Amino acid sequence: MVAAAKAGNDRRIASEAAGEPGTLSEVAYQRLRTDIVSGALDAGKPLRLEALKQRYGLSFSPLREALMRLQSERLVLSTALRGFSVAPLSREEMKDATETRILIESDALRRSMQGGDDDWEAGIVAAFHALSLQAERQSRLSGEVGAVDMHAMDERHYQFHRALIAHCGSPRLLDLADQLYVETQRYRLPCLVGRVAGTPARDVAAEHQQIMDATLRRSEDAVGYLAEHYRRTAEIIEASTVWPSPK
Amino acid sequence: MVAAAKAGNDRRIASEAAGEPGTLSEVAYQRLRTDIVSGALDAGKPLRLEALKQRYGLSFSPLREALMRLQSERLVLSTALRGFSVAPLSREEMKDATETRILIESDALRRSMQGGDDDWEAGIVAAFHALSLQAERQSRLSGEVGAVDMHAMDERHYQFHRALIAHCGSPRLLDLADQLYVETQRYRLPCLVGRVAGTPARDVAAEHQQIMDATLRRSEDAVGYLAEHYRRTAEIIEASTVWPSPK
DNA sequence: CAATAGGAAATTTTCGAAAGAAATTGAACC
DNA sequence: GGTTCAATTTCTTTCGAAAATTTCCTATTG
Repeated sequence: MVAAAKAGNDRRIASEAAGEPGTLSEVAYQRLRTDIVSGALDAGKPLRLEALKQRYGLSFSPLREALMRLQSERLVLSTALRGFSVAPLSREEMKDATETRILIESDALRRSMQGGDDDWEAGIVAAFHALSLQAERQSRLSGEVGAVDMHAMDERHYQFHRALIAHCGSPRLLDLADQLYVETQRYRLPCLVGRVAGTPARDVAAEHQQIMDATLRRSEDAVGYLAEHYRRTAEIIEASTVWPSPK
Repeated sequence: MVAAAKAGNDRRIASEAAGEPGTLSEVAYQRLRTDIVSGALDAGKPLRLEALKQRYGLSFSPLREALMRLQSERLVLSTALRGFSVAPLSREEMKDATETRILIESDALRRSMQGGDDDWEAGIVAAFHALSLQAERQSRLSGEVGAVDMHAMDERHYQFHRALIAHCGSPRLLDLADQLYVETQRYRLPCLVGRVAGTPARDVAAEHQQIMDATLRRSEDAVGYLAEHYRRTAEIIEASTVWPSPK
């Protein structure tokens, strides 16, 4: 409905201005991913090429390439000759994503703790601090709910959890963790927005602290705390989400 | 060099003849994947669009879509405006793939053993039997080395390992296992071809038997045997492969 | 001789239109 | 009333050419 087409022909800039994009295919990928994760594109709904073309001011090729990639990442579904659709949300998928994430990150955390050096530790402490500052600022301004703050908060949260496993030494594990982070974000974000009011007393900061402390002292407990942390989040989401009908 | 272009315009069949393809993008994906895994396309080498167009008789769009997908699966690399290349092979990547595979499949196997029903068990026994028959046939005809036999063997092998984890209940875990299977196949295949002569006495059949037995009696040992099985393969590959120079 | 600018060639990327399938509509028929 | 079939419409998929960018080569300069 709110199709804010950006006219079409502003493509020759891209090159050196921004830090990265480089290619329209990449732009399409980023924007689609953002819109799917944020819920701007409704889960389950078909993605009509013509509509996307309007919405993003791009043509078929880059859009299709982006969709193909998103399909590999489980954010988009596609059927042979009847196009793409936003991957639906469901309890089962969320649980699967959560448990898989725990599997991956537990191993990555263990490995990080084994070989972790000073820089790794410093990275964790720094990320934790940044997260704390943001959380504090957040709670101070809890009156006005800005999507901007939400995004900043989530970014710090991501950075903290990534710092924990950063030293695992496996590119694959890190990639998988990233992917699962994005997938689960689809479930987290809408929930966070709605829960500003009826917060069921959870001290997330304390949980982070606990994970960090155990990690720094190289205790296997860290893995357990991390898993708990994710499972708790999953439970809250499951409870406070209005799930689509059983189908 | 050996570019066997299939002329160009035979696209209207696809529809109902074969069991699946449906779309040229899918065809491109399948063929490219096969050629990368089999080594028909050399690791590390750039993939020139024009050349691929010739080779497969397809045009840019489906090829690029396929490459995008293969990039997500770590079989292809791509840089902003300078195209694609076959992902290189290296000891580190192989080890990472192997260990990640062990992590994923260990968990999947545990879960399968927990909930596994009769059909699951039957599937394992059946796959094992089929694998044994093929292996026997293989060893009988060990004089003539046919790529066809190789492929059949690998297929049965895949089916057996998949049967073990089939009941894990996690679509994600199964997908990841499939992906890692393909990735590691890049390292296995060339090695298998070359090793027909100097076989260092390894009873793979016995290893499979051991894994299956432990699995059916729901013993945690199964997980250990499976990991050993993969690690042993990795070691043999590491030893008998001529690795690309350190760069 | 090294370094650099300029320009030609090669290559990737994007577009818009054409071709191909599926969904939809509606009319004719049981 | 409900079904089937064909025409129409909608949508996806593919192509080939145009645009943008990198790479390679060469001549010029310090």
